[in-house]
Amino acid sequence: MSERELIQQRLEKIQKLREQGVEPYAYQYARTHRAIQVLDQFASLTGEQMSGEIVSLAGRLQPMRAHGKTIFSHVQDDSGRVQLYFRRDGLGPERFELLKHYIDMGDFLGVKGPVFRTHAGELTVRVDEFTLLTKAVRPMPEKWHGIKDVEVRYRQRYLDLLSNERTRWIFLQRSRIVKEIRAYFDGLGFLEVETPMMHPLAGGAAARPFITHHNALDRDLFLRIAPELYLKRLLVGGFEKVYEINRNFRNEGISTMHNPEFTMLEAYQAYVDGAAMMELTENLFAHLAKIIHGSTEIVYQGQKLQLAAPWRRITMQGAMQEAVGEDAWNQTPERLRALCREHKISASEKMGKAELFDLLFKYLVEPKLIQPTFLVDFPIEISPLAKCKPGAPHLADRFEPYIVGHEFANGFSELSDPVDQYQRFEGQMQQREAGDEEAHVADLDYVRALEYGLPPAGGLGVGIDRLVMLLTDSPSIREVILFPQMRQIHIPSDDDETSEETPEDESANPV
RNA sequence: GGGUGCUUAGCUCAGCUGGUAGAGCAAAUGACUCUUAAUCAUUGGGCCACAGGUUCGAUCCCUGUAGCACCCA
Repeated sequence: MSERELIQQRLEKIQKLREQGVEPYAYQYARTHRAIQVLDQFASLTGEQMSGEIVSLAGRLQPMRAHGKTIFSHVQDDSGRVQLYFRRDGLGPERFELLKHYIDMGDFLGVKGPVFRTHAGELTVRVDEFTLLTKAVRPMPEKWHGIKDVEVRYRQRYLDLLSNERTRWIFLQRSRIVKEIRAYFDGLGFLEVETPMMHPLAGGAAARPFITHHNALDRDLFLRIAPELYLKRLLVGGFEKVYEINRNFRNEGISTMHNPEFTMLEAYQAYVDGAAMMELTENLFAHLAKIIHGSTEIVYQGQKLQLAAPWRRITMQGAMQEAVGEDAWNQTPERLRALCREHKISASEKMGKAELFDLLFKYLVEPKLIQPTFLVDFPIEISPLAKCKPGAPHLADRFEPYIVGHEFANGFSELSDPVDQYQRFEGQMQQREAGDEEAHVADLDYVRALEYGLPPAGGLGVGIDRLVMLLTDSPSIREVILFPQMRQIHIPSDDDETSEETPEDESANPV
């Protein structure tokens, strides 16, 4: 039977239900238990007992196993599922026939009855009364395999959630992780704040922004690429420990590690340096691993990882030395180009020394950083908001932890010298004019804030999506974002003007 | 941006060298009062992603388009 006919069939069921005085879209249902509460409360019930207590619960009806005058099924709510046992004798022939012919897997049902344990040992509600709460008109995904097609899983996440246990688990963990991060920072005396998502200047990171427009002000605004400059203004204002968990938007490609909007934790603390933030980072990750997995040892895509602090620290220069066996840091561009050829990395002729080093680093060092490792001592040129290392003006007092070959965070001692900051911004603007669209924008209002005095401070940014990937063993960022960005499906039609906005395929049209 | 692959029933998937399509689940009907991927019988369900081309004939071969996935930049 085609989808159209399946839907038609269920619409006819709705009509017949209404003719019998049954409203298929209820307003509420009073329940006494959630699924997990039934399973907990009656766990000690033995084979021959029937609970005296009558429970009521509600949820989506699972596939039905009918045997003549009895039917077994399960009802699923957001805590889990409980088996249901319907008997013709208990319900009466009329209700039983209604159940058999007008209720389908996927419908929302409220049920009421005592709890018992079946011969097979499963806790079960013997349904004496049931109420249709919502009739589903589209057929549910296959009961055993669920929805496998990744495209459908992302575009219609609700189907993924209702049919795949693991998906539900991932997003429960995501919620726990974010909650636990908040608790962690709150416990350290940090203040949670919210700063603008719409910026007059997109600063705080090297990335291309999304542009939007404010009609009343008649000006363009940028969706933020980082909250950094606003959070540090708050330290100027006298708050000493602040953090924000919110979305950043970067107008870049989409990959298994990148979504155009992603969730970022940023934290700033006065009177400490980058090293203190490094310790905070490793402690936070270890703590979260313990909360989610009960251990600091976790497995990601088959690799055992030990997240317990302290993590290894290595300078960029040292890491490169390890990888290529020579001090690439102090080599000429010609030598770096030769190294690229040796390792079969294609480098363009236009690349300068810094870019070549970066390229070699990306291919030879990053993939080897499996166990948690802090890379430290970054070139100052690519760190325009960081203090330099004491006594080393060409190195930033900055760190990035790498795990399984990927960057998970970024932090440094915050640059507080307004004159230095102004000059760094000027350098970035020159790069921008030279064609680097990702160079930082000069934010003179931020420099002005620094002129009033930013206390010494350490800052930290953590990509929450990647962290959730790590802790849920997910290979793609799309597995941990409820509604990841997808391309629009465009179906040409007679009226092409409106088709951009209309639902994605013929079968998605309202019935 | 480049390369490779995938797209078949509502869902999960088969489909030989080119001869107009198959299973399981879901659905309908019937049997069955402790099943749990229930079982058994019967029935219906398809623009083989889309648009062209080659061919007597295309789900299959070729070209293009779209979406998705993976790899590379």
